[in-house]
Amino acid sequence: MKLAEAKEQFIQSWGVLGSQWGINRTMAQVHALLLVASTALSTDDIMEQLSISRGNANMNIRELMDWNLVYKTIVPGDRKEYFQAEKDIWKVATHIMQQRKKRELDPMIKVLNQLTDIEEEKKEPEVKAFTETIGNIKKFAGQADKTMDMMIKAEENWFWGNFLKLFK
Amino acid sequence: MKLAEAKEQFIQSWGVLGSQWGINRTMAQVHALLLVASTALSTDDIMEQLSISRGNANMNIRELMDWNLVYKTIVPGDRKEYFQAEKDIWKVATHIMQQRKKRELDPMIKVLNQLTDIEEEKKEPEVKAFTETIGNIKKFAGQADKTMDMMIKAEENWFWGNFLKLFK
DNA sequence: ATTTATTTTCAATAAGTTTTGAAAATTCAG
DNA sequence: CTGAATTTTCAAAACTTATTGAAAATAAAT
Repeated sequence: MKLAEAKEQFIQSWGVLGSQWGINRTMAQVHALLLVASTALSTDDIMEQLSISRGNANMNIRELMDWNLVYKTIVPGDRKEYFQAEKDIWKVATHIMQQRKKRELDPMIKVLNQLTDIEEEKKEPEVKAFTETIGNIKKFAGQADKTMDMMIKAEENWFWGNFLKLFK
Repeated sequence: MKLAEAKEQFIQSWGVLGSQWGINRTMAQVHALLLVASTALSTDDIMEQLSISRGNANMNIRELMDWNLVYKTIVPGDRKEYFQAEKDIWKVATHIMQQRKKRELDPMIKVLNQLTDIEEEKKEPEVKAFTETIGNIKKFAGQADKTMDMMIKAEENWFWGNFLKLFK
């Protein structure tokens, strides 16, 4: 297979995967493009290679920088900004986890914690079903939360640090 | 807080969380409704409680049954079908993993495996950047894949079975 | 076999999300 | 400070996805 063709396929598939997981398709494609680029790319490079508008490119690059998946790099003597992706896949994964945990899981856990005290009689089957399910979800979410924190901080922890080397 | 209010909040939040993760908001809401219900509900119950159409309710109930998150139950002497959610949160999580792995991760891994042989000179930096990144993603995806399989089959495995009891 | 209840399908429509592109803002060199 | 290059913003348009609702299909009762 030709390189250009392989890149194209990777970018498309990464875009599809992203959109299935609630990530803007174009953002995932920009990410993919930068992941397989051998050098940093400018906004114009990205616009051209993905056939997208300047506004779209700009938005998604910023979002990727928010997620710590892409960094700005300076090319001396050039006024344009260049971008390059974090290529350590483990870091990519933990950065994504970190962001999604913060933006989505943590707010859900906060809501769950507000749903503990129900006014009605606790013996009512309706109340029992509710508190039991919420309790179980909370327990589960709490564990998932801890696990993610551990993975994110794995480098600082001997057991996880070694355990997770299997992944790298 | 009143039960009705708490339920409402849970259903809304579960819906938001679902949609952020690429799951149809209504599907997540139907799931939430059934999770906190003390009895099995009919399509009409679901339509009424979520203010959605029959077609919408039917579609999402069927999708939830595809994911093994919801089961059909028969009420003797009643022609309507009733539905109830799997309430074991660990099972809920593994069923969701199983489905998403099968539908989304496995196809991505398949694509990655097709991107190995690049015609161009392997020493070219463009080719190197590409094959290295793809190689790393493949390694990572392979490990994630194995881990998910282990979790899904955890009950059959002593180490994981015990390890994961922490979560239950 | 016919009637009646219930579920499923799917084309039309509504709602939601993403993208564009040009104007405004910012940055930088001289 | 001025002007050119570059980046950012955002309202309108394009595109995508979800929902409705009524007709068709199916299932059950008499």
